Amino acid sequence: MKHIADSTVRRLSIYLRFLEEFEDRGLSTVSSEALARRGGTTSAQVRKDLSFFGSFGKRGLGYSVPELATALREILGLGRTWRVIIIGAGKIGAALAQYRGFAQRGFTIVAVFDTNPEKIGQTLEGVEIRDMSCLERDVSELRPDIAVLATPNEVAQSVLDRLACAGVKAVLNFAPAQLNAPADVTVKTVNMAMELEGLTFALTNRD
Amino acid sequence: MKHIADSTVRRLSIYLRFLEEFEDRGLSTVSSEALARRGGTTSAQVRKDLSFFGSFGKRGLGYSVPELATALREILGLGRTWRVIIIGAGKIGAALAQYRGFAQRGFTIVAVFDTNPEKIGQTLEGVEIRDMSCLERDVSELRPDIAVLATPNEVAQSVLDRLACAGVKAVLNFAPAQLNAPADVTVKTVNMAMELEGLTFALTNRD
DNA sequence: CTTAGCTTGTGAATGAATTCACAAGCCCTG
DNA sequence: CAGGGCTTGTGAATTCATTCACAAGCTAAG
Repeated sequence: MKHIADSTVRRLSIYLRFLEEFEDRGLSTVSSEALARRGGTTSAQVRKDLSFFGSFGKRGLGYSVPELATALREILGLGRTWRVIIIGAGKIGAALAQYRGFAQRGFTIVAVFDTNPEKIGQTLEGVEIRDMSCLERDVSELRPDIAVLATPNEVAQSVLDRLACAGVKAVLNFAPAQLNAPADVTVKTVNMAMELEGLTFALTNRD
Repeated sequence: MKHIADSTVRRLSIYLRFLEEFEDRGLSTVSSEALARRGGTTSAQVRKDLSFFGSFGKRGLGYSVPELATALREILGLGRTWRVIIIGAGKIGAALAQYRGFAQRGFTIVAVFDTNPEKIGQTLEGVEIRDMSCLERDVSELRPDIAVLATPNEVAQSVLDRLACAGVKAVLNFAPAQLNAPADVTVKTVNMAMELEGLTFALTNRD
């Protein structure tokens, strides 16, 4: 398949959210123009994004809301459940474990790992906290699809290396560190400090 | 000033982090090549990014680590403290209130708001939780620079409208909603669901 | 002082993403 | 069934971002 830009995938994700909103409101069809207005983009952008994956609309009419939603779920890989492990049972790890958006989208948390002996053996949202030193063994047993990295940033890179080595192919990183991973491992970093600095830059460099 | 791309600002933020790392290691100068290697980009990219703001290096030698760090802090608006309010004292709001990265970068949390009567009046990390219904009055009194939105997504848009109306010019949004704001209000959205879907897309559409 | 060895800063070239613009196609009305 | 009113899907044009490539300039050594 032709390479798809990151920005396109992010927008597809947004469109899906809007479609679900429209579905709840009982709308059965929607035009690229309506989708675009809701998301602050342009109708041409919407149509171009979709065109990479096929042809989903009817000329003169627009898109069927449920059909397009189904197609987007398929494209985004949301038609199945995904097994997730969380590394780090600290503040962020705990907040993530409770995050309801996970289950809603078909993500199942199958394990949480930590190094703190006081936490190991306890449960977080019904999931047992495991010993970090057994990471490799447990990963090969649990076969998670996605690992969420919520460790202190000093150890983030070494944990990522261990995960990559154990066969994990997708990592969502919350440590404020720039990580290097092999080409076959996809890493997405959520870095609040960076977003905040984007804001202070905008506030500082206003015309 | 010429318009600066978002991606450029994000990279400046990353460079600053590396410079601080180099400073800790006692390095006094650094080349664009070294900065690039650390961050997985190219030396030309580093130099181009910096060139938008001036000329910070010495040919043949590279950049002075502390001087470039200072220049970047200035550019990113980190040379002062910023007043932050957090809207929503739920899981995310509480996790953010405790986030140490805030204070480190000069962000001071001046208030937390919530609608829950049981939470109002209590404190979170030494900051009083205030009644959401007094938002406008308290904002005009406290004059925050940045608002962090950590509300349920159903109310995110209406809270944003109230904030914009009360004069807040920068918002960091954690609600998984696409928000519309006036042009003079900068909104950055941190949306975990979107990042996760970027991962499932990558896992699904691997060649 | 001169040469060798680096590294910056920046126009020019390339590549990527977005927007334009319009033919093709669907629905509804009469 | 023909015409008007919409809306899609998509090449072409444009805008934006990254990479190339090299003159200019600094340092150190002889």
